[in-house]
Amino acid sequence: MSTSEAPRTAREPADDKRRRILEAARVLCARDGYEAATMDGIAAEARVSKGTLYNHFESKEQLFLCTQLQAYEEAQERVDARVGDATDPRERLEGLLDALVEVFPAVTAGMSVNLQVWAVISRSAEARTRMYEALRRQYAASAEDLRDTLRAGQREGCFRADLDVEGVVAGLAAVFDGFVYRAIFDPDHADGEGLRRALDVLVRQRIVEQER
Amino acid sequence: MSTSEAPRTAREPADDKRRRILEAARVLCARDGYEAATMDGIAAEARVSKGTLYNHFESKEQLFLCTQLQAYEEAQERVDARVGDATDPRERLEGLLDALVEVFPAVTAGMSVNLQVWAVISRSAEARTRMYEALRRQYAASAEDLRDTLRAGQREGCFRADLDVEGVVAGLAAVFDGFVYRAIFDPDHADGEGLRRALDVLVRQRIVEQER
Amino acid sequence: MSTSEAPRTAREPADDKRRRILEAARVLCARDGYEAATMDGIAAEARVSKGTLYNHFESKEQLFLCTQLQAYEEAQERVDARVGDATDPRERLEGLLDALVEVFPAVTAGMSVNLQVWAVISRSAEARTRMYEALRRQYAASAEDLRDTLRAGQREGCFRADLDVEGVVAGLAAVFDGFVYRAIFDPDHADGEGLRRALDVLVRQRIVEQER
Amino acid sequence: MSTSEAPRTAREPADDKRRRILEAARVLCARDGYEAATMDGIAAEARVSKGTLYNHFESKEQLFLCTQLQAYEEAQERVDARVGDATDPRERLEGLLDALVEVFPAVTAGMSVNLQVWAVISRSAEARTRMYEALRRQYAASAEDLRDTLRAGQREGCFRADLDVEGVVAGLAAVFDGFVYRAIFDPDHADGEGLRRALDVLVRQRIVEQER
DNA sequence: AATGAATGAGTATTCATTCAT
DNA sequence: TATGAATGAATACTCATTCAT
Repeated sequence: MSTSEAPRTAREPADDKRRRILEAARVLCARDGYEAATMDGIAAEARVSKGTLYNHFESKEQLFLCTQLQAYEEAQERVDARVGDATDPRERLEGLLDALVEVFPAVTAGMSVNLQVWAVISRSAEARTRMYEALRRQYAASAEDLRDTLRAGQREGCFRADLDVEGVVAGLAAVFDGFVYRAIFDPDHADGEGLRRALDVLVRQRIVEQER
Repeated sequence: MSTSEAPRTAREPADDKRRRILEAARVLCARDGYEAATMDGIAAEARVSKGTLYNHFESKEQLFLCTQLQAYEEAQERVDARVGDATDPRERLEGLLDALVEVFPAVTAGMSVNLQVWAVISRSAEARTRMYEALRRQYAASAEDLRDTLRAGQREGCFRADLDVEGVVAGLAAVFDGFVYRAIFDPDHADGEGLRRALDVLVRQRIVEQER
Repeated sequence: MSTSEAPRTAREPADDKRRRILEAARVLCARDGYEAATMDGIAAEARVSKGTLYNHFESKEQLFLCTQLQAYEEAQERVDARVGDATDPRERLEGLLDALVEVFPAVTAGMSVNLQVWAVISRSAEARTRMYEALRRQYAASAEDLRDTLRAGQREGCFRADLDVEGVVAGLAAVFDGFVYRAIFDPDHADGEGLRRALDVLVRQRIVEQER
Repeated sequence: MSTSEAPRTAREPADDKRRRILEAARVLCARDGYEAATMDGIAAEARVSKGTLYNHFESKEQLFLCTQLQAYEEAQERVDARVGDATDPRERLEGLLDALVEVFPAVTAGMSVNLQVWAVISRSAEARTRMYEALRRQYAASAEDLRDTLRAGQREGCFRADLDVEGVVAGLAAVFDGFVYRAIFDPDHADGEGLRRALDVLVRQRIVEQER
């Protein structure tokens, strides 16, 4: 009962179990689809009992909601890590674009699960709201960063002054989303090559080309 | 494809049932989700018996596959009708872009069903191929038309000669897809306004701006 | 499709199935208890599939509610049949009392099921009401008959004039119920002997004793 | 049975827990039904851990058996206390009848739990025997007291000499049980009014009426 | 072709009980 | 003695599909 210097190694497995369960849910849903990913299967894959599944997650729906919220967080962390802390606008822009290309495969890999979960989740107003808010935060954070970078570049004179900043920001999001969408159906679009070219054409050129 | 001299006498009732079934399947899947849209419910909604359902469609999976193939066809027909037969490149380009904006709401409205069906269908190689081929045809047809129009415009001197035709074609598809994708989650993106603006910025300006 | 002189032997099995299901439910609940009487078991006992169970009854709760409503009906029919159509008050009173003694074993035999069903049913207002109404109807019908018989006997001078008719009616119901209740716990009270003696002491003597 | 010189020092907390658990079990079973009253819920309601539940009671079945045995004891204590130690037969008879009317609401209030527990318990011969013995003791004790009182009254000349003592004893038990039984289904019978009237008619009058 | 009753495999969820701490 | 996380057997109910009429 004394909580002083106990190292609490015993509590860690709980987090570990939680992680294993989320991972198992993702794996089985990606492989077999949401409905075919049974709670029995997930428990077995995560090497826990079904009771434990339900000690950690209220229901299948909640489990998969968590799966997605976590995926969003992880994607954001990966982008942040990749962009780094460059302050020069040109460098930072490059970092942002590279980061997008780099996360792209992971995003598309998780898309099948994401969409199926969305289809189920979106019947429940509360879950839909939570998932949507998480997604919106992610869009907003990236858009904010890009916007700031473009404006800084304009002030410093290294980007075109007549740049339609909002247009570029919206366009970039749309192009990224478009490639994600396409990759759902078409495995040929799942690597980042097409995305890289499109970003070059639609974003980089419009920003840097003034320097000609 | 020509619908002219088909005799259609006593067969129409059968076709009508088929149509009612497909419609019922779409409606219930959109409202309740793929799994919750039961064959019983679809039969009731279409005012046919369950036996009749299975006389027209081999299985639930096949029924929904047909649902989507038909949706693709209808979308294509709508685009074709809207573009019309203008031959002047500028006019035709305008027609193409307007058509995209115009089909957009219908496409997003059917997206929920589309994605759920895809999630189920894509486990079966044969069904996945059929669905994917239909989709690819659609992309190819539109891309072809756009490509021809742009090249014609270049030849006639009304579009910039240094236009990256392939880049524009790919970019346009990506932007359209991106808005479709975004609309899945965000009802604020479901009208065509954002799409219209993005097409203006990213496509029209780049093509016409030489005229300045 | 012609409904004219078809003997409809084919429809009868449906009613037969329903009867078999109700019977199976009663038997298994009496033997194993409400919870232990599983829908699988009931289906097997009734020699129908589980799906058929649910085609006939909405839920386990509804199935057992029907079980009880039917039991009430059958008990009433048995009493009516036993009482017959005697019009002489003394004869009719004898018939009524004999009938009670005679139904008693069947009533107590079904009591275990009855009480367990009541415990479950009574959480749902709608089901409770239906079951309660059926029960009340039964009490009311028997009480009415007894009341009429006693009053007729008074008019005809063969029963004591100072008879507390309402008191006797209420008392008889209470005594019958009391023996039913006791029999729940005590198998020694499950035959009708104790009841017969009690009715003699508490009812017959008070009515006929004037003749002394 | 004498509760006088028990030392009760440090044991009280344990007894208190036991009491809280039994109370919690009764409350939740009355509110939600036997099956819906989970051991988790009972532990929470009693503010003990689930482990503690199992330190005090072997199983859910045993816990509820104890619940009922205790309820019987309490009812008997209440009757004894109410009857008091009057020695005059008329006074004592009044006390007995009043006591029955007085315990009646408490008995009916506990009936729901009682019957559900019985339904479960009665599958196990050993538990059934213990419960049945407790019940029989209670009937026997009350019957004995009543019998003695009636006989004393006859000897002292204040009750009719031709009184069918056994008949009255059995009848009284039956009437009391009958009202308990009726109250299970019909809340209008849950107060003691009907019982009081019935006892008046069926018992008091027959005993005292000689005095006319 | 049309019907709809019958089928039974399949699944999320619950909960009494155990046991390491 | 107390705790509460872990267990897994058990069960009501669903629904795609079939087939006798």
